[in-house]
Amino acid sequence: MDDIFQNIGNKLTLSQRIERTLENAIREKKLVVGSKLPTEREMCESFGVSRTALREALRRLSARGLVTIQKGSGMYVSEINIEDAMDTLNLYYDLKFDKNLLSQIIEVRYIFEPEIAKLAAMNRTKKDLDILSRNLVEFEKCNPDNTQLEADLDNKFHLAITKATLNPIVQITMEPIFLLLPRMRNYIYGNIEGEKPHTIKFHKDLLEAVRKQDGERAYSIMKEHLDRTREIYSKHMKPEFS
Amino acid sequence: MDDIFQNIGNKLTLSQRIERTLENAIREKKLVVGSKLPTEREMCESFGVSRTALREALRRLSARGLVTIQKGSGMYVSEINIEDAMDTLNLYYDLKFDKNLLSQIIEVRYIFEPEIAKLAAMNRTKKDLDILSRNLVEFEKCNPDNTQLEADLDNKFHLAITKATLNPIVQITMEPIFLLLPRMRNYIYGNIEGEKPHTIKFHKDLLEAVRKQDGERAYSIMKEHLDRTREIYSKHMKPEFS
DNA sequence: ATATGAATGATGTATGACAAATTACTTGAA
DNA sequence: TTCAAGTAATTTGTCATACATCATTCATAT
Repeated sequence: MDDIFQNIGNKLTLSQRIERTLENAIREKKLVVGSKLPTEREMCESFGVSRTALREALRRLSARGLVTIQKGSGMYVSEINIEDAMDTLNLYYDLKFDKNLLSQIIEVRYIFEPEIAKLAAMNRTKKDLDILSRNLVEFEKCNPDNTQLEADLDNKFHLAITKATLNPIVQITMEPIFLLLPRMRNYIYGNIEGEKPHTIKFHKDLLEAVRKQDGERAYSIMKEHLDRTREIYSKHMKPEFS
Repeated sequence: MDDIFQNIGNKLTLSQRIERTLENAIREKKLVVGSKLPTEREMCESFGVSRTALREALRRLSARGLVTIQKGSGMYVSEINIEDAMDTLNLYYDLKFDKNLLSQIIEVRYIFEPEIAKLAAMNRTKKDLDILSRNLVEFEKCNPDNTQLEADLDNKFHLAITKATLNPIVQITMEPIFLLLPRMRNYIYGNIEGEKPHTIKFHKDLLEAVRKQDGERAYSIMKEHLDRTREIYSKHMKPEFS
């Protein structure tokens, strides 16, 4: 060990120490979700710190979704929800978006989504079938010139399949990716002709397999579809991104 | 739309508006990553706000990983990294941990990890092979009584496979899950006897398939292994969690 | 030329005051 | 008594000022 002179300068600020203390209390369930925190003044006194330091700690905690602050009312320990978790991923992917991430997304979809379709077929509820059916109807009657809406409905179909797995981890993984798909379309040349009939057929077949809870069939349909999608992307990618 | 009377009370505080303004500037690359922000005094003046409001906005941004603040030096636009993205997921899973999440984790591993093994076999570098080999050696010579270390090495093997895909999305998805595996072991009765030889054989076979870049074989080996894992969990789960 | 230390400028914390929103209470009328 | 409107008290949001603490810059002495 010749790093005797290290580890000096990394001392936390006061507000960061307060943040950690409160975070640990929440993690250890000493502070119950939904419960009201003491008022600022009370916490200042018990921690022995100024309002400034305490408030800055609580601002950070609220930014991370651990506490909710209501002006005039008080501060509450909040249930960190799935949206908070996905928000961070959205931000990350948003800032990281480039041709690498693009190909990584295509790759991930290709290896995950068939399995997801299979799982969705097994776990889906009646409500999921309704959502998928309605989406299909809308897609069929949607004006072919409205490529924006068409793409949006396509994405929502895949999102609905993901949700039909009833597994939130799957949802957290895929939803931020589907959010990027509209942006990905800007990276391919113009419009792909003759795709709509194929997409409709694919959606119909997949929905049928999901309805019948035929996991294997849902798997192979999705795999085939993504194979095609992957080819389209590699063929139509703009030069500066290929 | 019969939610006419909503959306009234959600007026943002001043510091939240400042936060959004800066966040958008970063998202739109108007503020370049790595660049130094103006000083507090300067920003207060240009925004026309007090130091308090500005600082609380920046505390939130730093909590989310968008800016880094260095006392005495200044504030910088920071590259949001993969650790930031995973931190939030870790927090989410940590707080959500219960028997539902537990079965969801098992499910996700079962459907994702075989595909991950296949992808890893195709994309792995020499460095990945080194890491996996070293892990295997350590695992073999590790004292069987040290179940803690044994479990840790097992997890690290799976983590290394995940990283060998060279796909950060895969890593973001799986790493927070592997972090929970030690905790999951507390939910099964005592120790599972006779598992180590099986695990060693599995790791050896998988490494061999990855080395030969035999994706299909890696897939089936992993699938088989997780099938076994899944059975063990369902058999040995403590009553209060079954 | 190098190293020490002072000066400067940046963020961190403390304090006091007031604004704005919510909650609790009081009071008055039916 | 009951209910409602208005008022008071409580709580968070913002501002202003002062000083502490850390980092950088610059001058100076060796």
